Amino acid sequence: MGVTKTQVFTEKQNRIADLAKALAHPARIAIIQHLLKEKSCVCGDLVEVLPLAQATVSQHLKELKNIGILHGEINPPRVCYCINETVWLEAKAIFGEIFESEVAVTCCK
Amino acid sequence: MGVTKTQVFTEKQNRIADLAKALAHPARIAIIQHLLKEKSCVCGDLVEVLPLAQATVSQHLKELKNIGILHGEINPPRVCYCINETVWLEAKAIFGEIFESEVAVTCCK
DNA sequence: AATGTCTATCGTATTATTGCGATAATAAAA
DNA sequence: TTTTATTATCGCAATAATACGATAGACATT
Repeated sequence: MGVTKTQVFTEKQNRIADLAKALAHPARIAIIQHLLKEKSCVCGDLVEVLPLAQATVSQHLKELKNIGILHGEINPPRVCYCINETVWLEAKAIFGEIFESEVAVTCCK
Repeated sequence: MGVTKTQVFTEKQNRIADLAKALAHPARIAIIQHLLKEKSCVCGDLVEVLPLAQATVSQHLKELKNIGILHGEINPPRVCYCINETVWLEAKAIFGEIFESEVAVTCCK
């Protein structure tokens, strides 16, 4: 095994998990925080900010791009990465929906 | 390698990533959704709801317990799992903080 | 004490993730 | 055309995560 049984869960449950997985690494959190705060979104700037090798940063960017949170714009010889507002708002809504639930106080009593 | 370089990131970035990792599996999303919705929080009930083996469910519960999102209460011969409101509110605040940021529209322009 | 019920843990197989050096690819500039 | 600058991809090694059968542990009931 070692493979998630995605087919037995709902599409939404899988989507939430996939979005969470994209956030499940401190480097990707740092990337997102940087893109939210700074205008600069060139790959090379991120490589300087992050204490990781260029290949590793590029890989994290690819993952964020795959899930849709980022999109890259080629601006030779650079590539500018930006947050995709559509997916960002989707994630905001999805996590907002989960966390707006009240925790049942009657549980285990 | 294969090991995350946690020491080069901030404590908060690592905490966000760890909380996200706890949500990064559809089974754990399903567990949380069930505990938010139903009063029943006995392990055995979760095993029935989830199309996974008992050992696998127990493992997912352990991960959620380790991060602090859940706590288990022994109620022999059962174990009742509940959402830990403190950590739940921490997660809500942390994700809320990230998503309240406006996406810069001037990026890549 | 023996049994039954429920949950945790162990062991194992498989796949995924992380990290990085080396190299390829792209496109402007010299 | 050659060089330079920037980013993506490949290949590898090591660790992490997923899943589950088997088994152990905890505890009430008989």
